Amino acid sequence: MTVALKKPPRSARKPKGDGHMRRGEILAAAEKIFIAEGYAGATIRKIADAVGVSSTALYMHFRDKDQILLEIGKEAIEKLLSINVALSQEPIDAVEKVRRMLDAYMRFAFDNPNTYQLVFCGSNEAISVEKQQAVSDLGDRCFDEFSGPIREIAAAGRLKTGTAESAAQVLWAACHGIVSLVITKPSRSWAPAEELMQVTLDGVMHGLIAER
Amino acid sequence: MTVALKKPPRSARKPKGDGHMRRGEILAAAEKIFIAEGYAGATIRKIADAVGVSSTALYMHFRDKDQILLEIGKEAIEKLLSINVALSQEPIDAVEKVRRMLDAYMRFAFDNPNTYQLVFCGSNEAISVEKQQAVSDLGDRCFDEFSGPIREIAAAGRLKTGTAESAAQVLWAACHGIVSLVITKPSRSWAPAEELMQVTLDGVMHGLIAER
DNA sequence: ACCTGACACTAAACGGGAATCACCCAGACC
DNA sequence: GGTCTGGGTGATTCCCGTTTAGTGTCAGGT
Repeated sequence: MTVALKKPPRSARKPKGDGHMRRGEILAAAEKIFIAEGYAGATIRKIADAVGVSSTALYMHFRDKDQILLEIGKEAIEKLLSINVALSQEPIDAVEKVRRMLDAYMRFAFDNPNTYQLVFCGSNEAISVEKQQAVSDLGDRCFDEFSGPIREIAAAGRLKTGTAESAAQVLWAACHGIVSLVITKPSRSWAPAEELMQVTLDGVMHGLIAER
Repeated sequence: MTVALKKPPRSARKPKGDGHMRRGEILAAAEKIFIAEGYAGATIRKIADAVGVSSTALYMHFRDKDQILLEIGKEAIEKLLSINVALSQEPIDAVEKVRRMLDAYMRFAFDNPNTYQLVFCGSNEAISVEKQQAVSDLGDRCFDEFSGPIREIAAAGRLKTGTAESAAQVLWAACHGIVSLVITKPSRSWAPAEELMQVTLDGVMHGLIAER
C-alpha cells in the first residue's frame, strides 16, 4: 500500500513561470491587493494565494515583503519623476514650472493614496534605510527636478523668505501636508480637494515667491 | 518524581495595585517604551514586563493595545489643547494668535515625535474610527480653537484666498507637512528645524492673510 | 540512456505579535 | 463558615513574516 495523499495538494503544482514572468505576476497581484487594502492588508499569504503559489515562492523572487511593496512604490514614483522631468524641460517660467510640479504631485497623491502613504508617510523606521534606498533615490531625483526651478527663482532674487533649500522643502511640505492629512484622515470633514489644492498652491506660492 | 517547575514563576505574584493605581503604572511604562521605540516597538509583552505583570493583565485595564497608546496620545493632545485655549483668550490680534498656535503646534510635534505620528500620521485605517473617537474629538477641539481666529480674519475680509474652512485646513496642513516629513524621514538632509518653521509660518501667513 | 546539478517550487515549522480562554486566589461582605 | 468579585495567571488561538528541508523538473554533459 502506497502513501495515500492526504490532500489534493493544490490541484497539481503550479507550472514554472519561466524567466521573469512569475516576478511580474507577483507584482501585479501584490499591487492590486495593496491598492485595495493598504500595507497591512497586503500579506504575503494573500499575495501568494492570488498568484496561485505558496507563500514561500515569493521569497524566490523578492528578499522580503517590503521589497515587493517598495518595488510597486518605485514604479509609481518613476511616473512622477517623468512628469517632473518633462515639466522641467518645457520652455516656461520657473514659477509656472514649480506650480505645475506641485499640482502634479498632489494629484498623484490623491490618485495613488496607498502608494503615496507607503513612500511618503514612511511607516517610520519600520522599513530599514537600506531597503528603501532605491525608492529614496528616486524621491531625491524628483526633488532635484523640483529644486532646479526653485534655485532659479532664488538666483533671480525672487524668494520672499528662506533659502533655496528651505523654500523648496517648505513648498514640498505644504503640499505633502494637505494630501497626507486628507488621505490618512478621511473621516474628518474636508473642504473639496480641488479647493484645498488651489488654496495651498496660491497661498504658498504667493507667500514665498515675489511677483515679477 | 514530581513535576519540576520549569521557571521560577516571576518570584511570586505581583501584589494587586488597588484602585486605578495599576492603570497609571501601565500608562507610565507604556509611554516610556512608546516614546523610545514607537508604535511597533511598544508591544503588549514589553509593557507588561516593564510593569512586572503578565501580558493578560493589561486587558483588565484597557480594551486593547491601541487604547493604551491612544490614551497616551490623548494626554499629550490635552496639553496642546490647553495651549490653544490659553492663546485664544489672550488679548492679541487674531493673526498673531494664529501664528502662535501654529508655532506651538510645530514645536509640540518636534518635542513628541512618536506621539505626533500616532495621532496625526494616523496609521490609516489600522486603528478603527470608534477607537480613536476620544483622541479625534480632542483634535477637533484643538482645530476649533484654531479656526476661531481664522473666522475672525475671514470676517474682516483679510483672507487672500479660500474660505475660512479651507484656509484653516491649509494653514494647519502646511505645518503638519513640514513636521511630519522631518519626523518620518530623518535620513533626508533638512534645513535647520528653526528655519523650516520660520519659513513655513512666514510663507503661509503672508500667502493667505492680507496685511492689515 | 543516464546522471547531475541548478532551479522553481512546496509543506511544515519557527518565533513573535495581539487577543482570549479557563481558571486561581485574596479579600470583602453576609 | 460560605459566597462573590475582581485583579491576576499560564496556556492557547490565530495570524503575521520568514526559514528550513525537501521535492519535482528540466537542461546539459557524458
